[in-house]
Amino acid sequence: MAVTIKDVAKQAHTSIATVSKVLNGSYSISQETADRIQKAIQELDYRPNLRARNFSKQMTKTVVWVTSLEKNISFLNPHMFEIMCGLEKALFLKDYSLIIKSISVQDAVGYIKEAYYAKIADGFVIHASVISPELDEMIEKEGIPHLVVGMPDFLNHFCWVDVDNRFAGELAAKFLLEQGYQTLAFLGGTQEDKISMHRLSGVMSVLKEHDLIVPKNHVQHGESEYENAYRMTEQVLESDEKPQAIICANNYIAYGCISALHDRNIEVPETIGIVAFDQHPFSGILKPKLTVVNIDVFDLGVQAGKYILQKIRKPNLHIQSYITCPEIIVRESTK
Amino acid sequence: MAVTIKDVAKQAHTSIATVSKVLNGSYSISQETADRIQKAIQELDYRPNLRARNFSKQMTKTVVWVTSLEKNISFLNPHMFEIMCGLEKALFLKDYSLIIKSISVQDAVGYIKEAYYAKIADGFVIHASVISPELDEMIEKEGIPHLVVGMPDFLNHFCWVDVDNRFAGELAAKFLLEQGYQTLAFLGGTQEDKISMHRLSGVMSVLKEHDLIVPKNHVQHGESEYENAYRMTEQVLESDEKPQAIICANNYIAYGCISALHDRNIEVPETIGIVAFDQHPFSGILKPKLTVVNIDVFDLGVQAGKYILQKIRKPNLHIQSYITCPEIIVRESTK
DNA sequence: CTGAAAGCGCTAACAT
DNA sequence: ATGTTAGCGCTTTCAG
Repeated sequence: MAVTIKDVAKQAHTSIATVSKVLNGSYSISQETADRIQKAIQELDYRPNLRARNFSKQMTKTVVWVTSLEKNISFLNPHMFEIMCGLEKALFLKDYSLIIKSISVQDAVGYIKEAYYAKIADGFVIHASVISPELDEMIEKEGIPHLVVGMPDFLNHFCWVDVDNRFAGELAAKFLLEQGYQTLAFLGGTQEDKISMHRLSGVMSVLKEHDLIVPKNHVQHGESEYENAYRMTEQVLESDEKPQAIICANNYIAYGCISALHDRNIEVPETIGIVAFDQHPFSGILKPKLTVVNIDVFDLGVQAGKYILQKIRKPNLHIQSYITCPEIIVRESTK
Repeated sequence: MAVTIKDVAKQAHTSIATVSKVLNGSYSISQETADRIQKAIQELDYRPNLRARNFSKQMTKTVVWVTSLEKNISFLNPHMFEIMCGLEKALFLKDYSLIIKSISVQDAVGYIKEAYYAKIADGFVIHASVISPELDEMIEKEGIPHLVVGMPDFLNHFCWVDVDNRFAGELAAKFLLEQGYQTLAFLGGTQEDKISMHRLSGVMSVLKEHDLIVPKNHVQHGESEYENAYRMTEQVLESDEKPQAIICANNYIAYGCISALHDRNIEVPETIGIVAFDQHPFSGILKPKLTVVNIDVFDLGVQAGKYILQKIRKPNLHIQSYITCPEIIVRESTK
């Protein structure tokens, strides 16, 4: 049996209440008894049972990260884990634990309600991939402390945070113009790919500001994989006015793009500059190493952690915001 | 205030003990009262407080995944998260929660001891990146239920599981020979890279079995990045007897390798076949898509989960084993 | 300044 | 078959 507060009290010839008080710092205890108790704690190598403490205090000091973790997700979506790492860090600083829970969209509603009432956690940070109108309704109705990471794409009452991809697009365009690249092209994902579309809208707003006109085929959309990106690049190169720089909506597209340029002996960054997004493993490994607009998703997680703790403290707080700290990481694909 | 077992008892005109009994299925309860209690549970929408239950039962029903999660780790080591996902899955099946905890090697000893005595968890799954002889000693002394994922590289008492990289190497070599590739080359990481060295030893053992002699410069070692891999490939191609297939110790090396072959117009897989390891995001995206020996790290996590639960049940169980389910994923880089 | 005692929500031994 | 009661380890009110 582990040593408990009782043992300490006995050893220090005092009561458990007093021990509890010195443990929690507050209240007025004479220096003498405090010392005696500290000594006993030392001698017995006593550590308070946190579960018991939390139980007594009617709190769990844990939050759960609710998301969908199918096989290979770590490879497909490393960003999600980066967010999680940031979350863990922020929570740990406040002595909260992070439980991770994989669940499907369908089961999320039931799980969260269940977990909340079973007092598994004080709050929930939910990845946008598992939200639904039903979840929104349930959470609203039950008043469950939560925070969604990722902007919901339907009308909702959620508290959420997300990256401002539009802003990231602006950053990419501004940077290229500053570097002297005058005509820009954009290779995006499909038109359903919201991240890509937001990035594009940021790019376009900057070009508009500078009164730069974009030839029609300088903006392409399609699947984010090698062959298609290769093809999109060819399309762009066929235009009368060749672009001086290409913005690729993600690293997969960038790979096909640089490959197409390489095969045509077009020099990067001398003839054409390339900017992509994200510190994806790709970006730093591709030849040439890509200049990217990096979005600090770890920090997004940290912010999410701070927010959920606020929500737990003040449940009626409402947050809907973008969090951005995008920055350009200049590598080899731009001047 | 949430509804508790007391409320249910009152509503059903019975005692909390009886309610507890129907909740836990056991004991003999008359159908009649059982029904009455179930009805009350329904009406009140009662859910047992799991924290209270676990506290009462003197167990936590949670295990913690102890590892080091610095920024960008998700990009640098997605495998770790894949293991974690498998772990979560296995634990969830047995109604255990998974807490994740990021810690440095130095702090791991203190943290785990602390967390164990603070009853934060029943057991610990520890990533090999945070183990140390000190941790080994502490865990051995305190008898803490644990499982290390990754083979320790020092003498130890840990229970651990790992992937059998040697076996994976054998698989790669066997596969290539079967496909008719006769002479093989191996591009490895540095000689300190144990994973690479284990894979190499597997390859060599198969070649030996087949009485195949390997020219000296058909085995290369170096940093796992583009330029070096490109150079290593050149080295191999300079040999008198050009290899018919190249085994790359990882995907980064494979990238430099295929690039060097591409630049020399050497056709893959016709002239030279390539096999790499891991379902890394790279492997399926590179052109050509790589044939790889895949190691199911998700499953490694699942196994780890099963083991730690066993350890929690029977603490004196000792496990030191390889777990392997490597398989060839044939894509475009081999015949 | 200190300690007795109630309670957090549930389980489980022990009576009845 | 059901209820009483004593915990689980700690916090916190309330007397003293």
